Amino acid sequence: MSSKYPAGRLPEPPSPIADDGDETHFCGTCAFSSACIAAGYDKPELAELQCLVEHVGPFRAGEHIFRTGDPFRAIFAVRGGTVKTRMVDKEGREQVLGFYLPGEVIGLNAIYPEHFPCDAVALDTAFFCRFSFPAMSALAARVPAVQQHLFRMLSKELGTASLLAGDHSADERVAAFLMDLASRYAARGFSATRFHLSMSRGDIANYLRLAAETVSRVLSRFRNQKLIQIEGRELHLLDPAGLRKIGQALLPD
Amino acid sequence: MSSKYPAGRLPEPPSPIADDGDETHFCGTCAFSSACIAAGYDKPELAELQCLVEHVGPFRAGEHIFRTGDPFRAIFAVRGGTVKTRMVDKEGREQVLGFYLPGEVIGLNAIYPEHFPCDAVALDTAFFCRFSFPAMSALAARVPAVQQHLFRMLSKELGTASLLAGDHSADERVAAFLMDLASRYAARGFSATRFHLSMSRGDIANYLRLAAETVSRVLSRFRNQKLIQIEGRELHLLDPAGLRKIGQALLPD
DNA sequence: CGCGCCTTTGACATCGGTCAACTTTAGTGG
DNA sequence: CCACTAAAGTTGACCGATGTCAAAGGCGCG
Repeated sequence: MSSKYPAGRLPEPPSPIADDGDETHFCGTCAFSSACIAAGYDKPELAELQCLVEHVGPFRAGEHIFRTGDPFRAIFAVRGGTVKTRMVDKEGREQVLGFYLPGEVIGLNAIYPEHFPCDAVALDTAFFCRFSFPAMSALAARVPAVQQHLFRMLSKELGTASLLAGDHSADERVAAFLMDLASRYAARGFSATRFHLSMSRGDIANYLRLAAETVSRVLSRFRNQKLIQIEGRELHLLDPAGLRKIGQALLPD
Repeated sequence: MSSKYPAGRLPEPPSPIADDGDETHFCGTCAFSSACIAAGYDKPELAELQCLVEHVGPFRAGEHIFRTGDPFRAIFAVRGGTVKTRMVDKEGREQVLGFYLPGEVIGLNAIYPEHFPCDAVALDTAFFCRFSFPAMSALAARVPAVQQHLFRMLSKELGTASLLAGDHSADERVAAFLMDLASRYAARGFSATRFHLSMSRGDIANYLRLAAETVSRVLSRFRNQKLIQIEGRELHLLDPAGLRKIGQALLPD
């Protein structure tokens, strides 16, 4: 499946979920696949996972998967495409909280408040597995691997503030952002050196707490330094080691 | 119990856990009390909660509750005192991740990596309930209220990035920080307008991504504007509404 | 084809960081 | 109880990275 999306760009929308394999196999990039494997594909519990999951989409760029204030009933695993989550304060200023790639999960921050605390907006054509949360927690109580998986996903997301931490220069932030995207694409089997930026410079800037102009300038500088090749939103990391060094203070290891 | 700590300041250390009540009651400020109540104090499950909890402390100011890299075995609920969590990057720069007051829980971000990703350091004399996490998740599988409580705690912590979000002025950040502390103290039954700042200006600044001098200047300005009264680390909020207005972009509601 | 949004680049302004000096507080030992 | 020291906090002067404003070009979409 991943080979169909060589640069994170989706093919044309028609009949997009068709090749999802037989009913007892979820998409290979699904964030829950490890839980499924742990439970064993032939166990009766799997039938229940089948019941509580629902394929939704396509959502086109700009469409909402959920909105601030919507009652929380389910979490969503990205099957294809890209999503940004954002909050909009009462003065109307947008604050981008994160970007989510295939295999990643959105909506976990809505469990406690029981309403979504943010919007989720598709950045390109996107598809999801929708998991009913009440059904999911009921299953978790009977299948330890599912419970553990939920705990781990929640805990993992707690460690995601790193890119925003500290008073770091624009260069550090942008370099770390690119390397973070690269490693997340790599973790799902996509290329770690060539991919498409589904989000605008403005979204990147907002997420990194910079001005759009600053992001643009940094990217231009990186290009001049032969660290990257970039044309519009098509990105090629020419010197990942160099970028990693620049962003090291913000990156794991 | 909370009435013993009128301004978040602890009494002298000797025999500090003595008045913890009988064995079937945890401290009233404990983050788990709602789970205990949900399960019912007389249920047999409570005996198991008793088994997996362990009172630890006192830790003196500067002592570590856990360190980066320690294997994850338990989470800690603050029973008294204050804690900061922090990461130290390889250049030795400290990054304060958060402050934790009585009733709040630390260590949740270690579930996924299975090792603590940060240090936890006592800011004053501090006590904890230590919950074995393996025992806790086993119990969660059998007691839905405990599972739900864990999910909610994890999810709640996901929403805690707000104070650091966005490109906001130093005034906004400091005002929001003070109001956030006030509401957290209030939620635990302490005064919302008078409390002790257990952390240094440097820690506050680091947490808010400012320089210590900036925090000092902002606090001085707030004092001149009669928004607060502050003497050393003793704080009195004279105009909470005014502070809330300044920090509104970063505060809930 | 034309409109709007995104992106790039330049000129300038500013908030907050850095450096430095000084004061205050807390801790230690005589 | 006081003297001494180190750390924390305050305040001022200066400077630089980044935001803001502006203009122009490019790209996609209707």
